[in-house]
Amino acid sequence: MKNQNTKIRIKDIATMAGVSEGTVDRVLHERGEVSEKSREAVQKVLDEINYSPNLLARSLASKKHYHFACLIPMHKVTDYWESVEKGFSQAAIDYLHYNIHIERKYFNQFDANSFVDVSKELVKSQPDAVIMAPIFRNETLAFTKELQQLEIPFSFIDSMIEDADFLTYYGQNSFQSGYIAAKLLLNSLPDAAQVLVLRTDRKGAVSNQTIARINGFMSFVSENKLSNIELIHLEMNDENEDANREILSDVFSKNTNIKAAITFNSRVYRLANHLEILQHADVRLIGYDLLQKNVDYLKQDIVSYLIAQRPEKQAYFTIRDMCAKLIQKQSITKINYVPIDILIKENIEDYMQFGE
Amino acid sequence: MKNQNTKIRIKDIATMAGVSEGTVDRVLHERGEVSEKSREAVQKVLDEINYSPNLLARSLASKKHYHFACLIPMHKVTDYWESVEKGFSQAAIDYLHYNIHIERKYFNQFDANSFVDVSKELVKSQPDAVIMAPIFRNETLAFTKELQQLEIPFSFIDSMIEDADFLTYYGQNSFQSGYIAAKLLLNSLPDAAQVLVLRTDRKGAVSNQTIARINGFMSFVSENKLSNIELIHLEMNDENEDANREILSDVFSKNTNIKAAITFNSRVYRLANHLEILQHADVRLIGYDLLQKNVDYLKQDIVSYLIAQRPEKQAYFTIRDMCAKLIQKQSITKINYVPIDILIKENIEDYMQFGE
DNA sequence: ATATTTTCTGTGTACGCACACGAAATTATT
DNA sequence: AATAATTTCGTGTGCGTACACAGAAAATAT
Repeated sequence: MKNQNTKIRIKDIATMAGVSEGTVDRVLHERGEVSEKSREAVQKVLDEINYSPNLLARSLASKKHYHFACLIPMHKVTDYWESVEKGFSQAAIDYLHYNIHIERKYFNQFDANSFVDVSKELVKSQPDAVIMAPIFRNETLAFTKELQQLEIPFSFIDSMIEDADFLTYYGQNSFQSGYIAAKLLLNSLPDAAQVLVLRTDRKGAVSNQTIARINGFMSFVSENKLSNIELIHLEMNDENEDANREILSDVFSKNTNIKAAITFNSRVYRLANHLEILQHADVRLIGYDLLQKNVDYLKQDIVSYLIAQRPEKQAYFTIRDMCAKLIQKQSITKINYVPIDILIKENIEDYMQFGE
Repeated sequence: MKNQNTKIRIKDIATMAGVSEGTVDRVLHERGEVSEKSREAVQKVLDEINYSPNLLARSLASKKHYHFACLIPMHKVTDYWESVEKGFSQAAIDYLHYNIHIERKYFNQFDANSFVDVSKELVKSQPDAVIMAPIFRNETLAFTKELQQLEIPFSFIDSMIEDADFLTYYGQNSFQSGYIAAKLLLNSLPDAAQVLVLRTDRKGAVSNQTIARINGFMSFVSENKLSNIELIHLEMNDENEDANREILSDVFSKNTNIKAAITFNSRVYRLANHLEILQHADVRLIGYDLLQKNVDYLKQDIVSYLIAQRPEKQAYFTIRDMCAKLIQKQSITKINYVPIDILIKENIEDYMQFGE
């Protein structure tokens, strides 16, 4: 019941405080050049009434331009990161008249040097704020340190490095999502069932997120003392699909009781495809993220569950919060875990439709 | 790549079309008083460039006030409808400077006459648009007919009457949510398990939504030929809790293999409470909506699943779309099914936190 | 006491649009 | 042809705020 905005304008405040509109403006924006006497008079009125500025008028009148730079992995249009980009685009549209400009920069997520190079370029364009996916821990820390010296605020998306002094983080609680994946996947499996646990080799680059997800997964397993099932860990190759199929074929010939499988990234569609070809389509599958191919397999009942994390929202809200913080000086929440959405064949349709 | 708004103003359009700004305004708002010649000239420019008005400036300059009336069931603050109200409130804040005013009216959801009375009152205040929960089919149809004669647009929330010419509907696909509930509840139950299916007596008032949910539920049962389980249908009383406990106690004494139970409304916390008292807390429970009590039981692992439907969003988007349609003359989607969110102990926290 | 600097303050213009009012152009009437 | 009625059109003002600039007041120096 507090937000009772009775439409008080700057003009009114000026009258009440017995000063000019310009003075009120100076107090509001802490521009200085105000005598202590009139500052107090204005502040008093400001505290009494519950002034909330007309944001429409404010951004209409404001001449300031804001330049946000986004630093995310380069990707194909079918990839997870494309959803993130959609969020940026939507924010760019919605906040168009706030005079914001969103610049995108891409790095190779399998090459830390690429991140370093692109981040250096990025600084040159002197952005007002930076949004990045902190895939490489050390390189990110070096970069954020530089940003801090330049007094450029930054936010993390998708994953987070706690040591850095970021503005916001939007992303999933990865540990928890691995835990949930385990619960869904291992729930009431027959005795002595075998479960494939797949990782993807990334040329030595370690993804924080994947590790956290696996930890969550294993945590569920040990907490529930699932001694009746057998986990089979496999390493997939990110490029050589024939080799992958070979590996899988091999595993299935040696193990006849495989009932379930999980990938900790968005590549479950590949697994589904292999199993389809190898005629093991009845294995319970679970994976992450709503790539079109994943969704297709979910609808065909070949994938049983997908876990989603609202990537568009992550991107959109990150921009929104930057506007709130930088332009409107509002306070924002630092760490924002997005919901861990459980998608099955039956609820995927409405979920996708509803979009944002 | 189309929304490349290059910031073209009315002034520019006027210059391009060789007319005055006033004329452009008249064409844009179809105010008439424009010669066919200049109308065409302006329209041509409008089609060529991709003019998108500055909504900030538009609503800043607009003197119009909009009055939206909401007609929903009266309720306690712990109820489902409170979430809907939150959505209205949030919209009221966000769209404050669009000069909208949201009026709330409440009817007794167990008394159709109350709906009629309140709706009559509502019309007197001459709202620009109406948002309602169409609990009573016939009475709603009579009301919407009247609104249509008065040329007052209206939207449905929570459930929908297809025959009426509504602006939007936000709500769940109830059938589908019942189907999902069945899938979650009946998944790998032991042989010969008994399942309680609860309805609440509403003094003869039939809720569309509950019926659709039950249909969805039963549809899953018959599709999957679950002959190994036994459904036990029970009628609960909405007021007499002692009687309910009696009934449940009775059922459990006569049936020793009850493994699961479902309520098709938000009252699963009552069921959980009864079962706790009756020492049957190990029954798998499922219910709807995130009342605090339901959430508490979910976190305690007494309720296994909750199905949610984003009530705040339903309300918020309904208002948003009304603004889009009435104030900004944009086109909107008529039927909007909200996602059927599956909540378990492990993902409820982030879901609640994320809020909107 | 006056000149000079510094600190402070009031006013005017712009943002992009809506809308009112009066003027101009067109058409109808005498 | 002259005037009245009607249709069309152009301009000016305001929405609530930001910000620049000139000018007043106060403080300091001469």
